[in-house]
Amino acid sequence: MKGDAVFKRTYNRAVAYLAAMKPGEIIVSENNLKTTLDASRTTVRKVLSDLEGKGVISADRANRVLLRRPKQKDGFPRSETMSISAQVEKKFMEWMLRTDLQPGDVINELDLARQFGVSTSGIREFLNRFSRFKLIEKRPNSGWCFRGFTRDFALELFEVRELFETRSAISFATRPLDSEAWAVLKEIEAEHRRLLRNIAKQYHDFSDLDERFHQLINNASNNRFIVDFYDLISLIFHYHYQWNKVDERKRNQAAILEHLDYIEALFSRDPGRIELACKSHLKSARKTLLASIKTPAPNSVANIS
Amino acid sequence: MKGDAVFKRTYNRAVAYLAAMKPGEIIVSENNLKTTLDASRTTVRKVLSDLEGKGVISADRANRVLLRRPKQKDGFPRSETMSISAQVEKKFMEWMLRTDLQPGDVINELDLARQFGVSTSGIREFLNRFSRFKLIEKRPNSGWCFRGFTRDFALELFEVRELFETRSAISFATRPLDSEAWAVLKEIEAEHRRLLRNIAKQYHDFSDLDERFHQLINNASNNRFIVDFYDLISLIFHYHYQWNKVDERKRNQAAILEHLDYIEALFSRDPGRIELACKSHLKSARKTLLASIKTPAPNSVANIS
DNA sequence: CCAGTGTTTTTTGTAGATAAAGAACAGATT
DNA sequence: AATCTGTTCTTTATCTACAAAAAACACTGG
Repeated sequence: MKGDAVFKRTYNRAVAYLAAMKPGEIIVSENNLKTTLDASRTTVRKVLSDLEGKGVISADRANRVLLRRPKQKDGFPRSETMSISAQVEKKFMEWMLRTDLQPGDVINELDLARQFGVSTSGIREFLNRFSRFKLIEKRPNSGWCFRGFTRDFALELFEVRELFETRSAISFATRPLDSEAWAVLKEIEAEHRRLLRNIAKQYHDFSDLDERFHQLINNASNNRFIVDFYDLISLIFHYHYQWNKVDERKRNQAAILEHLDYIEALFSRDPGRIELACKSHLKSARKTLLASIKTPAPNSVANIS
Repeated sequence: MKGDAVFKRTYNRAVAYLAAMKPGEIIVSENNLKTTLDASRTTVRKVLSDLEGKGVISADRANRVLLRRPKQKDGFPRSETMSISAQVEKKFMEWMLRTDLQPGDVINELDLARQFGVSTSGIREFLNRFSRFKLIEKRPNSGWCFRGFTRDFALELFEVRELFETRSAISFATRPLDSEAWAVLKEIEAEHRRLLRNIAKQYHDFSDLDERFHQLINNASNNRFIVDFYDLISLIFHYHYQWNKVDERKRNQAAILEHLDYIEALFSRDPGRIELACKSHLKSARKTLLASIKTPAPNSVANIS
């Protein structure tokens, strides 16, 4: 009744770990494996005894030896290594994009539980966590209400984003020159330039780079609330990139150029310049996002049935 | 298995409602009561049939009549009208203040469930919701970790608070002169003056006024994230006022004067002046809060047992 | 057809159970 | 003493059950 995703994940890690060893080699202690496989010893032991049963490792527990390299197919499929709550999250986001949910629509726990094949508690817990993004709202003793990914939502999101990121960017620049962050920024800059050269083929890779760049800056704030807020931005962009493919290459190319400007400003360490570059980039990012939001039908057709 | 807090709450409301009527008067329809008592018709009916059983109202359902005024004692005690989740919230906050929880301490669901006399699901759901305040953090498959009400926490809190409130205050001033908010502000100003005159006796009332004042300003942002963040501030101050009574009167008096300054700045509608007054007030609020935080022992004593 | 009440169906809030994962304890080997 | 495996005890993640509350449906009299 608890799902064994942890076991399966650990098992896969163990398989990958053993595949890199030669048959006959001695396997490190359980306590050691615990750290490499990142699980409790209880789980490690279960994995080991499983592999022992399959004849991958020797039965002499005091001195375990690799008998044969585990095969790839010995691993569990990716989907089974996800905890129920992770699955619900994924399924919910997909469901939200698929069904064309309108602001004000009601979300039904029981219904989702049935659709996703999980218990209502799973859904409940997810919705509770998800509500921090302010896209849904609870009505006590009744269900959840979808507030909608509306124009207002995007505007409010960007208002805070701008406040936070300008502050973070300026604080980024005050870091000592030998701080590791500058090296990371340098590398990110190089990635931007590489991507720009191969923009025709690789423009899809931008979304990932974009996230890492902005996250680097926001982390400089050293403020848990600011860092946390970027989770929401990430989420929105992750799905935004999935649902709006129009002009993607052109948009990404423009964004790369803005980022390069922004990065240059950061290296200049001039607060005024940084603020300008940051705001100008965020302004165009907002424009892009707003453009992708369907404006609601101005008047729903009168129902004369 | 669900608790009947809604029923009891509704029952109490019904009692209060009927107590204001004269015996013999006719009672409005169920649908009508539904809105006045703010519950579903199902619950209203249950309440009515209960009152009918007690001889408070007539049995002729098509035309209900008040037979006798319900007595006060017919109501349920306040504690029973709280949903389990509300109870957990209250108990948890009290528990956190009582047990001197240290940063890094682990919070155990099962343990709390036993202490509070509720099921683990209740605790779990609460902790999940509470985690949005960043005072606790989940370790998957292990418990929750208390991050601590530390100096850093307070500093990060105030960094965001200042960003948000300056923005909100300036936006407050751009409201049209006939907006209702100005009237509310006027009234709040008057309350400040009244409180100042009776400061010796009434200084305890400041905390409530303080919350209403800042909430008014933050609501002006019309930004759900900014408004939502004020929940956290409220929570912190609510408990801060409970745990730090030192110099309360003096602190509150000083804060009132700052508020009056701040309010005057708002009425001037001069952005520069508003920003100054806002920042200066928040700065001293931060100072007060920081002063109340116990600095952790610089070095825990080496354990030579 | 509307504004009631009566009845049935659906959904939520909370408790409780249980397998999986983690943590602690205990003996063995070097 | 330190580090290992074996064992037991505790705690979490998840499902299921069920009363309370809400919502939907059905009937009735004007």
